[in-house]
Amino acid sequence: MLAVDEVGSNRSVVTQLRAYLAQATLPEDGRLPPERDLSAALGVTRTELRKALGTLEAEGQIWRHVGKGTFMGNRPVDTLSDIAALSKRTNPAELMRARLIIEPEIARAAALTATPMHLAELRMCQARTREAATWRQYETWDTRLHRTVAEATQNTPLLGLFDMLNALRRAVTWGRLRSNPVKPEPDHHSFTEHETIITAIENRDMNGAAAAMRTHLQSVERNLLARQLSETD
Amino acid sequence: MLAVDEVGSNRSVVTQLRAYLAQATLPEDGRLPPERDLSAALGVTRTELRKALGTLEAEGQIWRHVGKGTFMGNRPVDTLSDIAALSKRTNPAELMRARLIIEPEIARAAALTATPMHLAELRMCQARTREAATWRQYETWDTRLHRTVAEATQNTPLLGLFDMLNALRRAVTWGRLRSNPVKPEPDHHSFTEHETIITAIENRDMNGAAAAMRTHLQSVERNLLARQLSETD
DNA sequence: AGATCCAACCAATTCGAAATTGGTTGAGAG
DNA sequence: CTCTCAACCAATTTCGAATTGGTTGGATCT
Repeated sequence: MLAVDEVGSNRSVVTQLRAYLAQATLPEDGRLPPERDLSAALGVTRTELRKALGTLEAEGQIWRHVGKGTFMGNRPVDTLSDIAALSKRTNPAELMRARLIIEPEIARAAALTATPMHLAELRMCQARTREAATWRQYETWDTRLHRTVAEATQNTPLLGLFDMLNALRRAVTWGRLRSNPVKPEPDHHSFTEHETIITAIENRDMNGAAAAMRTHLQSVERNLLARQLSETD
Repeated sequence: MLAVDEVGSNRSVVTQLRAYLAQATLPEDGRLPPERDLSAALGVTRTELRKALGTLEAEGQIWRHVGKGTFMGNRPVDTLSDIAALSKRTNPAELMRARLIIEPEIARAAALTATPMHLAELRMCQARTREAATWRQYETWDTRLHRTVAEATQNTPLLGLFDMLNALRRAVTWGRLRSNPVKPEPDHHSFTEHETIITAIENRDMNGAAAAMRTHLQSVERNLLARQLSETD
């Protein structure tokens, strides 16, 4: 093999690879064939191919991962959207701040898009929370009420965000069990607050819905703080 | 078989089951033994056991799922927080609506909590987008700029939500990534819009930051609609 | 010597057949 | 008519084998 060929071969394989990538029909996820197959297809050694792939990876044209394969485009960001990992890095106070920022806006959107079906379900959830015989039942219907608000936005990504917040809430407050065996009292603050939220949504009052949700979450937050303080008994 | 025994046996199995649940040491996830084992252990028919389990399920004491098993406690909500599943149920328009609802609020929060370090990084990202030689480079720094805004909230759950939206955006717009060879023009709308956002955050102008972010996303949306090829901001 | 190739190996990941599990049906016994 | 039992169904999990990018050490060729 001549020296000219050797020196040129490096560049040549990269060029050959670029040509292949420009021409090839890749699957939806941008994955390209395994190194072993690709090296055979291009008629080059795997070592040579890997050198070329290394060049393209350094340029950011492709990214690779053991066991997964080689892909075109930017390496996907190390997403922080993993509930388990996320719950270890945060705390209830921070989570409540996030809820105070997000959920009022969800309520605002819901006021614009809620259908009669959603309104009926909201009313039903509210009735069920009032009839609840135990705190467990109350929480079940309270959770469903809040989720119905999110569903009423008729926006799938928004509903996904809400679910993520909810999952986080469960994970973060995991150790805490409601030790109170009695049922919610009839004058529990949430009843009138839920009423205000639902009424605002019914009236298509976007600002009112957002404000009511904010008020509600703030009083929930106060309650949590109070309960934590009284946990000494 | 006497009628008294029939009626009584139903209740008796439920009672027996309650006793078992109260006494048994369940694994961490609250899963109880398979019906086939449990029916043998309690010395009752699977049909009988299933009737009793049905009662407890109706009461909300347990929940069941084919292939998974039977578990104590409330049925976990069908969390929609899985990127892959979510991206199949939504579309770019819906996603943009969600971004228009969420990201301005993130910018608003960032205006309150951003540190000098965050401001410096915002400025650096902005400079890099202006210097970008290719759309790919521009996109890299644009993405980092927006993420820095989210980091500036200093709120982990909020950052997680932002990452989830971002991951969704990649998944949804995957099919139509175009390799536009030219670089962003110097008068690209995003440059001045980014400037407005950063300035508002520097000035602790919460309403201004939210409004600027909303304006920015709206013009990105217009751009997307106009040319339906580039997913860049 | 000094690259380069090659085969084997490694660890992360994916794939797939088989086992497990709650849900359902139909024949037969009481 | 009701209950039991066995078989079957479909959703899910499990676990070993195959796949894949990354690495190493000896063989091969200038």
